[in-house]
Amino acid sequence: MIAGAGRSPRKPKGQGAERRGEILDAALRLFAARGVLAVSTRDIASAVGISQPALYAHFRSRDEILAELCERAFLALAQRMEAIPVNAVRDRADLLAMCRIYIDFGLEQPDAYRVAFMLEKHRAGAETLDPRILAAGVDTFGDFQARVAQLVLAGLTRPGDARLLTQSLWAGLHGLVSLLLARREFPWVDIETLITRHLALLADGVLAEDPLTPRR
Amino acid sequence: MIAGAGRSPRKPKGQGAERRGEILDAALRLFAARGVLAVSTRDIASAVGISQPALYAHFRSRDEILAELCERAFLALAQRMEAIPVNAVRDRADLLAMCRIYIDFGLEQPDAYRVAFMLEKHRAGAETLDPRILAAGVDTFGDFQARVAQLVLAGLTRPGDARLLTQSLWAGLHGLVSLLLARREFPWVDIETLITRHLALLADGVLAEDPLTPRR
DNA sequence: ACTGATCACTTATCACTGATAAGTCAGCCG
DNA sequence: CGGCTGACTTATCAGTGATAAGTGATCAGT
Repeated sequence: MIAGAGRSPRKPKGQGAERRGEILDAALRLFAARGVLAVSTRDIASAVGISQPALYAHFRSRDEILAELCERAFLALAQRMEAIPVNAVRDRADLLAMCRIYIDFGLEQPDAYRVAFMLEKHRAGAETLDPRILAAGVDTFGDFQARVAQLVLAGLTRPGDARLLTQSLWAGLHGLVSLLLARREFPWVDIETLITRHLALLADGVLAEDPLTPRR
Repeated sequence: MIAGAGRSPRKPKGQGAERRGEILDAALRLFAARGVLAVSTRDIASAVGISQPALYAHFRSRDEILAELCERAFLALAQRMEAIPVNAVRDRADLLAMCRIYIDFGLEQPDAYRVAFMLEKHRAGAETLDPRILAAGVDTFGDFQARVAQLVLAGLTRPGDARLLTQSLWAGLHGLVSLLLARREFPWVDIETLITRHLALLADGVLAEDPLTPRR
């Protein structure tokens, strides 16, 4: 669909790897602009300025490009999460801030979010998810869990270990983000209100009633 | 991919519409068996015993078949929900039962759930969701909301209208179901425990603290 | 029983997809 | 000057959703 720039000059002998980066950048740009499903390998190649089969020198399949972008997406989310250092997590406000970061990431970078969390086996073949995607996801989930664990250690949570609480919380967050992305036309209430109240609901669910952390 | 039965005899003059049903049945069966993405129009046609272009006498596109199945899926969910009649919704147990029905539906009929809630614009073209899917979804959501409204009327909920509460609750449920379906390989805690605790979390979030409905 | 229209289909084909095979040609090393 | 390696190309594959045009059984009307 529609071409990109003209041909890109051939890379010098040792610099083929630098194409890899160019391909990933172009793919990310196209996915963000037109959606993951609407971008073909020919679109990507054209945007980079090379022939379509040249992609396969760097990636074994289209899905491998997606997997690489997925890793990047998880990394980006993890970096945003760094704004709340693990050992700085102390109270309800920190929990809410973490959750807010997650939601904002999903809404601001919908295609990265989709690639990371919503895509299933991308093509007919693969029965299982790319293990690299899974590993990257588990890592990022671990970052999240480490923060929740701080609240557990501080005795602020309801009974339940950090892993269980985090998975439940994650599900609650993901549900809102993914529905907002996948069903944009749905007659939602005011989205900012929905987010705020949903986060309050989840935080209440995670945290014990504790006079030290008043609920509202 | 792999053929189905042989040719099906031509339908008598007025009975062409009955093929429509056969096509939908075959498509649902194939989607459930091999996944939505792995089934082509040729697979469906072959399973029915007709040629691939014959499908287009009944549906304008592959997506229209999906849309029809989507309506069926919403109907099936709505029917399950009837197990808890609207005017019988009275307390926390009823709320939990409703939520449990939703979760079980998603886990037991993953492909119906995927078609109804997780698929985005199915092919490159369509910019917006099929309006029929949206309408069917809004209807089923309405059924859910009507039940939550009973709890609001009974004064059992936290402040917030039924629509907001239902959307938040729905997001919470959908998050768990969709993550369990899309990331089956993730190192989840015990799933039954996760479901139970997640539902408790959501119910706590929806319901006010009220001695008449003890929390656990 | 014949005619003609209609309807349920067929075959052939299109543009497009992801992927592979095989060839081309620049640039560096000897 | 070879000649090898590596970055690419063109040609082509099987499979996809979709369309055009043709085929022939069946029914209504006479």
